[in-house]
Amino acid sequence: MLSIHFIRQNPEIVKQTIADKRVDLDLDALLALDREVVALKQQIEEMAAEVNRLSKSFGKVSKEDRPALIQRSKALGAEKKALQESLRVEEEALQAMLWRTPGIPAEDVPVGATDDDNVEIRRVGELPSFDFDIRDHVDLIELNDWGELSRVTEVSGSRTYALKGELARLEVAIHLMVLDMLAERGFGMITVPALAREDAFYGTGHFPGGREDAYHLPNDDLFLSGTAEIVLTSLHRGEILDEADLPILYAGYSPCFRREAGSAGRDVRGLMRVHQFTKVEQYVLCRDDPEESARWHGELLAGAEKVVELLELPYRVVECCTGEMGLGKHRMHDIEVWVPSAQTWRETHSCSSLHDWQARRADLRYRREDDRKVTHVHTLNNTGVATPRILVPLLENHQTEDGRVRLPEALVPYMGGKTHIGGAR
RNA sequence: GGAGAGGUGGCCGAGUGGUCGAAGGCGCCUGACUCGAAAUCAGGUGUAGGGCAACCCCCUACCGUGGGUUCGAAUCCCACCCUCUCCGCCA
Repeated sequence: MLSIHFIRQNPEIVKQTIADKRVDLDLDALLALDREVVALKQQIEEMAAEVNRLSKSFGKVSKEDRPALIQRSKALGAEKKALQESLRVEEEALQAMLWRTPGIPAEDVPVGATDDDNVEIRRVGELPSFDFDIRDHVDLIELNDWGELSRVTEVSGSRTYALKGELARLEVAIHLMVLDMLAERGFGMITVPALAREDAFYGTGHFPGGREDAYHLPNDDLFLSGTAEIVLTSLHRGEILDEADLPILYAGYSPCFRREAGSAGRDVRGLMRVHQFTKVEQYVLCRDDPEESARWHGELLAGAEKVVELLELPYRVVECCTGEMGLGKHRMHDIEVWVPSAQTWRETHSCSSLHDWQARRADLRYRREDDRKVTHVHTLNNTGVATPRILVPLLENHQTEDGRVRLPEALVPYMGGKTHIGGAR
């Protein structure tokens, strides 16, 4: 969310962003409402000041004069109360609009509407060439008895999965490999709950817009988060951190839940798009310094690229255009990995800079060392690795003619020295 | 789930209806002393919104959150959230 000061001072920039990001928000209505709220507040505050003055003089006036004083104060109080009710309504409406104010993208972010307007930054790795008919990941799983892909949906519904044997073990091995690599880069592992209250989802910006994509547990009024980012963002909510505490680097580890409400019929086969998955998340809180947060953005992107390189997967880095990047984001890069069965690139990592847009929502602040002023931090996040999705390109790119899968070198130690999996039956 | 205790500023902690944005201590900042430091002494030190050219000043709000009572609430009442102790249940 943007600060109201920024919006007042830069309405044209905000309007441009609303257009570029295809946000449904009437800025003129917002500004008009803001003016009303300010005027109403001033009126109420004047009344409050008068009531305070009267109350303070209460002890000083004679007994005879008190009834008049009380009467006046009561009358003012009643009037104030009526105004406060209208203020409450208007402030609520204003807040609802402020929740939908977009973060300002970096100047060089491509303007566009769909992923066709995303810009490919670079490609890394060779596309595999096979001299045999390849299998897709579902066929490989069935061939090697690595999961229950159809049976379990009878139990748990569509977009669920069960992994077995070497593949189940491989999932854990990948997590460990990535956590070790991130630890080396300074990211401390933290496990976080998938459960969170509504306000945590507002804090990241997932609500109100993404409400339909979160599972709700009405008995306890909790939601299941689709990313560790939800809880990590609210972890330091309301605190005033010391500048010396920053940056804070987390490798969040959590189960993630997504209703996939908007993706009916897409990717229903296999492990590409499921309701529950497990994710290692890179997360950064840093100083309110565009250069520093840009540097961290680079670090997070490099961390994710390192992961796909360790997995020996061909990938490309894409800079997301304004229409694709999400309400709060300042810059966003996706990593897309080659999926041979589909002959296309599929997103496995998403790297986002939010500047202070989330910090403002979640009330994440720190005290600057030089002038002792309190200001908002910057937040950034990127996938470390998400399973089972990453297994799709991993199995398919490294498959052999006999239906086994070669393991990337970096994974071998995590798999007890095995260089291949599969072929047992 | 049952019973009890409690939530106050960066931290600790006092405060049971007005003189309280809040004593005192710690921490931090500035100055004095010192070659320098420590110790000592003096002063300062919350956040947010509004007025204003202004980080001077003035007004308003905030003592877990939201309501209520009252001329007036950190203080009284209600609901909720969280923490701690004991019991129960439990991987």
